[in-house]
Amino acid sequence: MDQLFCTVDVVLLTLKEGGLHVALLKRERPPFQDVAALPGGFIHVTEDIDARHAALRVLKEKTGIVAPYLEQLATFSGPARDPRGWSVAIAYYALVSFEVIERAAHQDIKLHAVDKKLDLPFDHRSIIDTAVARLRSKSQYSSLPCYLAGDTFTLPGLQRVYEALMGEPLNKVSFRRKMSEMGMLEALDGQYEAGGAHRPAQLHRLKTAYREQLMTLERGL
Amino acid sequence: MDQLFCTVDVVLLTLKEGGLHVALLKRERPPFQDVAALPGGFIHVTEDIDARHAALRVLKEKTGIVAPYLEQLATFSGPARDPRGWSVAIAYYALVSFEVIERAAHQDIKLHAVDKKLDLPFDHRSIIDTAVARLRSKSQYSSLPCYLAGDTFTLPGLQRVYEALMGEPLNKVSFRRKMSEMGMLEALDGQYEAGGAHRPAQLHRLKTAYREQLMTLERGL
DNA sequence: CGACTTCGTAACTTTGTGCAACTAAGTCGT
DNA sequence: ACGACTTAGTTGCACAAAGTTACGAAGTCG
Repeated sequence: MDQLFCTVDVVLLTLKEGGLHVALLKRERPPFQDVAALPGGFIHVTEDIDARHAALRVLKEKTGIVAPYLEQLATFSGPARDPRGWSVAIAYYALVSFEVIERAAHQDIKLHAVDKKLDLPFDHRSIIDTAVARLRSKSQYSSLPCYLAGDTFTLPGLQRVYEALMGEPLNKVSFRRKMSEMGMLEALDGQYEAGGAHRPAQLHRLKTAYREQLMTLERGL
Repeated sequence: MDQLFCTVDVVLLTLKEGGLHVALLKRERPPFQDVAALPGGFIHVTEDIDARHAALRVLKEKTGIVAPYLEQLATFSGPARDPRGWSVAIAYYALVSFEVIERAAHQDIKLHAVDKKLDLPFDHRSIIDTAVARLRSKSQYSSLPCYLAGDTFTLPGLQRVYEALMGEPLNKVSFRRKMSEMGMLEALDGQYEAGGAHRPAQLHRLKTAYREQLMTLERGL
């Protein structure tokens, strides 16, 4: 209608060295050419079924990654956030394990610790902060962090993922009680992760039913 | 950019006779002229600071209501949801007490029980369902329902609001423990609601600090 | 093969939730 | 006037849920 344009932006998050990182790409075109920013792009009305598909398409085109978990975050808008004019950005966030990013063909992906400050174009800093807050909040009562852990993982490893997100140590017994209560994990019988001078840990994975669907707890943690 | 337009829609919710109701307005213009639908409209780039202000403006223009609580819900998009073409609708939801709606000058507001089925234009049914799910989910661990209760209320009254949203009876003692634990209410000393042949209930209100800010509980209910 | 490390579980302690019973404070009927 | 009735608000207790401690299991390393 009026002078207004609409884009999608994707906050791709991963866990690296115990800290949350966001994937940034150098912008190929102005504005902010060659500056690191969130992967984003215009909606293609001839091609996209909806904004979600636009986000998946943009992410795949720019990083080669097909995200196992992609959720709408929020929509950011206003006359000043983009120098080109009044704009609407529908933001999504995606979670992948570090290995998925390493394997991604397009190696111009830069991982940046979300807690370190860094000047970003548009309102991307605010979008990232919103995504991180949402992830941390949902981690307290859902299986969301499993998507950061990769296909298979050990319970102690998964606990470290949760702890990294929540920013505090968790009780081992309670954590295992909760995971077992959610009933979404299955042990890979006979498969262990032998990583040191100690008893190896049982490998687990998400049951296929919960592969793309979130599990939530009534009473957090 | 491409052929695409952007609107805001508001799901205005209230509690009437113990059930959630949504405010619907007859559409003044095509498409779906004279059909009841969510209040909505285009973003005015010359006037609106962002989508949130557009939502507040639309709500005030169409209903006369200045909502005490307005939160972004989600953005709905696609080529088919609006017959005019590929569209993006940024949806918000607002909570008001029934009295606020009654007082609203524009009396062409129709309240419709959210659980009763009703054919609605566009994807408004799906937008409403999303809003109701969000409200019910947040009610389990936050002070959100207080906005449906009005300026002053009794604790038994507030409990009935929570129960209506959660769809199950709550324990009186636990409910009061939780409310007191949140510490967001203050008693109106000497003011009671005497409504029958029984002991009158103490009137309360939200402390000013929490007037526009949500309070959350660690462990739900 | 004993020392050491982390995994995994069991027994116990502490904390939180839900129920029942009680008192408080009003109205209504007789 | 006062006892019956109703809902408001509180107290104490029983049970469930979460955290703590401790210990056996299963590896590596010197």
